[in-house]
Amino acid sequence: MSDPDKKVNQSVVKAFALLDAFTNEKTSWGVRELALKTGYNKSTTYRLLNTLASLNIVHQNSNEKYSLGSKLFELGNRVAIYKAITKSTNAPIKNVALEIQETVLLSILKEDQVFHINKADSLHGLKINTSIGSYQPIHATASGKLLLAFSKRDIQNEILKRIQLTKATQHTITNLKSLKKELDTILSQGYALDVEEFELGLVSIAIPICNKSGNIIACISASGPLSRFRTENIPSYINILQKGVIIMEEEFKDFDRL
Amino acid sequence: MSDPDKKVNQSVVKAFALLDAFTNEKTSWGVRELALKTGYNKSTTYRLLNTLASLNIVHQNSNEKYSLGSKLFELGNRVAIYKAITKSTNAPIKNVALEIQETVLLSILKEDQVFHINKADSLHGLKINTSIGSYQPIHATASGKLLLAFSKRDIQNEILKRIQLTKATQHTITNLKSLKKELDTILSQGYALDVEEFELGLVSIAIPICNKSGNIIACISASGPLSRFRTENIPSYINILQKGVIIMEEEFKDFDRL
DNA sequence: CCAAAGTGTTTCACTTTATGAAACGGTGTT
DNA sequence: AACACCGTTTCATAAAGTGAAACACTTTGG
Repeated sequence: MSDPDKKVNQSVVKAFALLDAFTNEKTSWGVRELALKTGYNKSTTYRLLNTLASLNIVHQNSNEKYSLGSKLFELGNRVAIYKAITKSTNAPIKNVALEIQETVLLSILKEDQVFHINKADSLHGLKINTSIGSYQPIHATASGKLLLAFSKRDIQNEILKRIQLTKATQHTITNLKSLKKELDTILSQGYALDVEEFELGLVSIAIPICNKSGNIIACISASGPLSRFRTENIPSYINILQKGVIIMEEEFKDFDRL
Repeated sequence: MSDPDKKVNQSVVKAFALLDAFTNEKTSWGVRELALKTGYNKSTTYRLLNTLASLNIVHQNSNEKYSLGSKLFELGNRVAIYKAITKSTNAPIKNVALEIQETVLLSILKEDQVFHINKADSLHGLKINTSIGSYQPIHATASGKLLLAFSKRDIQNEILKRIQLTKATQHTITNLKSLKKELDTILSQGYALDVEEFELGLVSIAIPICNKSGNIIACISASGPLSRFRTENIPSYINILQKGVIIMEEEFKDFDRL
């Protein structure tokens, strides 16, 4: 996918590495701490932040710390494909979230990971904090396993060759044979379940979204605490998710992939 | 605000100038045409795009053209302040849009312009295409005039000194004295109207969103074609907008500015 | 009250890095 | 077969970024 031999502009790489340090957990950085974090020289970090600030990509707060700026928000909102998806899925996933009373995510397969495109929060105080635009491992999530299970066989095998089955909890599938068996189960039952495979106490259930050719192009999942989860409610969860899927499949019928 | 003397990293500036060429009107570019557009050398453009592609900031489509990529979407979704606003206003502005049956925008004053933070589309086929993250002139929009009218007097005067009253249509206010009079009218009547001042055939109405101290921090507006607009419906429009404002003012009561 | 330790910022000799004209290897068109 | 277009690569040249150290300032603590 990426050719490491190709010459890339180091300054640009550094600039984006700086931006990548601004996460949901840490939204503002000082020059020195950011230099320490990224390993760049203090001067370099300062000048890059200064450049980014002049472009409104970052913003220097009154306390001298830097945060991400409005221009980045603007550019993010221009990413055509995701913008279209966000717009057309806001309503259906919101309705699903209201009915199912758990956090609902719309996700796709991207670079051997699960990529979350849109989200509707649960109204409960206790909810997962996965965010839009973030990635999660394929093998340890309901969405990931489902997307992989429903992928074409050759793509599935390619991905299975590349990914590492890293252990996230004691319930994570770390064995290739077990994972393949799980994928078969998911394909036959039509939904995927993740019971504490990625995070202890967290349960997810996912079902596919297909285009008019019947190929999977995305999935929708509901995630919540184990304490609220009841096995006997699975058909009901699927039923609610399915109502959202029907609407979204109409929107996505002509897509080959998202 | 920005110091032109300060040394900035040219490569980074160029990289973002390239990204800025990707608009809602033109979402994909080839190397040569983008080089032509930005004035950069073909090689430079190519290498920068290559760098950005390796970071997933842009994505090279199968037809060899480049589009904005998922990483930019991800970064855009990390801009903390706007993310929080987007989240808490999605529902109220959506409800307003449904009831008022026109496109609804949530906007703030930023860098002497109107900055649109969130949007709910009208269900009508005919609707404005202003997008989230975009800017519009203060003096030629309902939102802009309203935000300025309700601003503190010293801030208002500062802005009035700096902005150009550029003519957008034959109805645009291009005279400072007329604009000041209009601001007074808006302040006393509590809402702002824009009838074809920015674009022919386009009408907007805006009302303020204030914090608990009573200071304006944002505004909400409805925009639609002149053909659907009736003067006698203004009280009804305001009434619907007001219902959304009440909910949002609860969310924003502790903000000093957005 | 002054010293120490923190911050963001500026400087300047050094050298790494980006630059751009031209050539390259494709593909599609006339 | 000649042309025109595309993205890509090359390589000598020149410009640009680099980083240690100094600077100016604020906050902290004995």
